[in-house]
Amino acid sequence: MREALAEAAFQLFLERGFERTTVDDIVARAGVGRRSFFRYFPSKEDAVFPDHERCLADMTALLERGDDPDPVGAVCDAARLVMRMYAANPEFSVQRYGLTQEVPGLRTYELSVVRRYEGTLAGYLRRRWAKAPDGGLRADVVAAAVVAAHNNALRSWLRSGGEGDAEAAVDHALGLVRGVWGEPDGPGGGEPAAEHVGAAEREKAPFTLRGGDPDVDPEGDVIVMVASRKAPLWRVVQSVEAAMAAG
Amino acid sequence: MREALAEAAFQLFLERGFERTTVDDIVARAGVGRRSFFRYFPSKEDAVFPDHERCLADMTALLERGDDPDPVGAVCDAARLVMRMYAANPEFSVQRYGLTQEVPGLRTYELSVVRRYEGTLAGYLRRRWAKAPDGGLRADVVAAAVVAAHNNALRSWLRSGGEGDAEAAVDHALGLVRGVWGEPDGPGGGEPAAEHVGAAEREKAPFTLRGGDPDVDPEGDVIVMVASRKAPLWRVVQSVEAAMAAG
DNA sequence: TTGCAAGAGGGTACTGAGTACCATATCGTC
DNA sequence: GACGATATGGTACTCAGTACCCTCTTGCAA
Repeated sequence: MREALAEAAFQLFLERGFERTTVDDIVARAGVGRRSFFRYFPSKEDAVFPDHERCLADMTALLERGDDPDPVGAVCDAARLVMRMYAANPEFSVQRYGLTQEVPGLRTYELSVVRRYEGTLAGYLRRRWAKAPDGGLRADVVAAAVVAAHNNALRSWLRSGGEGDAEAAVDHALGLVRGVWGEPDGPGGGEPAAEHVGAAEREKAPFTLRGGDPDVDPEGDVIVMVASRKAPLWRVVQSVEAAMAAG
Repeated sequence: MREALAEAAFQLFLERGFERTTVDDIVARAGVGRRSFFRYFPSKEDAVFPDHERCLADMTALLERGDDPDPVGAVCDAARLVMRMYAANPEFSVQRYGLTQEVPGLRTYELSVVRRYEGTLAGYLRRRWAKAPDGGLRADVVAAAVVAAHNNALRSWLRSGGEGDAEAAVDHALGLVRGVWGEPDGPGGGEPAAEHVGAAEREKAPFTLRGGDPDVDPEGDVIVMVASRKAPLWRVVQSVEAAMAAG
């Protein structure tokens, strides 16, 4: 019955538009009483996004498992969950996207949904980074960045009419965030680096590469970066990634 | 008159709560006709945020000037504008924060306002990075990160009851974003770095520090970083900043 | 079988936000 | 004083959302 209502509502929204469709129209087409509509959907807007509650629960469950050593990676995986929900029904998702673009009320509603996802991700990160300095701040920033990257890829996929590989687009977008904020996988990667880092511009002399502490760096996986101070950090990151992929 | 309406509305919201206050109550206290309320505020929620339209216009104007060589810096300055608006009336801002925390409708409304700020910042960045690879994606991500950092600092300031230096808190929060995504100030900092970067873990031998191209690096300001591959990037950034501040 | 408790659906009436339309000042200008 | 423009008040309407009560079925117990 919930499904019948959602379908009747969506059809009418596509035919006459969201605002020109009253709840009475919907229940008339679905052949049920007006009261029943509000039993299944708290508001008219909810009928447009019938599957987000479930997806949000899935996301929470995924993060509850908490078996990912890298919190940023876990959060990216959680974001992929949302994309898969959209990709499961490309046609419906694209049509709905058109609706939300036209109707301000739906945009606001979708915004509040997105914010619940973001809040879930931020809450998870805040727990994982409870002891880190600026943990709460970083949690908020990373959650926002992940959501923004996800939505950027999702929107361009939706604008393309649902063509192409949505998953790959999201992976690429999340890669940008992950490259900057994520920790490379494997445990024990949380502590070091501070002692290995220094500004050498005052020495102006040849310098020897330290091998790294075996406790910390058993494989000798040390990265040496030489960068201009004027270079933007994100570009350094891209270059490092490229160098690692090529080597 | 607009001010009188906003004040009457806010008083009533504090006394009886937002939902228990009707528009008729507001216009009765303000001594004007009901019709006039909707002339000045499109919705009841707008009366709670009477100054955001103006702030949004200020932000747009600030970004239009476009005299900042670093786009991320410009966007951070724009975000500071919002904080200053809140800090201009600490008591009002704190009381309003209490209201928005209690009333779901106000939270979603505030969300839509925040999104307009974010959209303004993202639009600016998108124009600045129109030619860069993944410019649109990065614009969205950085705008979201800046807004999240700003809001994190703003919220903790509001929760503290408006005590302490709000500006400093926002500066610190934005510093985190700026350190990761921003370009160091001064022109000419956009191009290099790619050629200076390499992964040296396979050489396992002493290596000499290149002085850097004078065109690009006239002062010899070269930073050499040696980091474990397992170290999270943000921590490297913090260390670099610390090293530069100390040196 | 009857009695009954519970839950799903339906119907009616109400509140209140927001809109449309029209009436009425008030003010400056010719 | 006539007149157009702008600001305000008033009335009536639509429609989302809620409160309350009714009906019907289902299932269980005496």
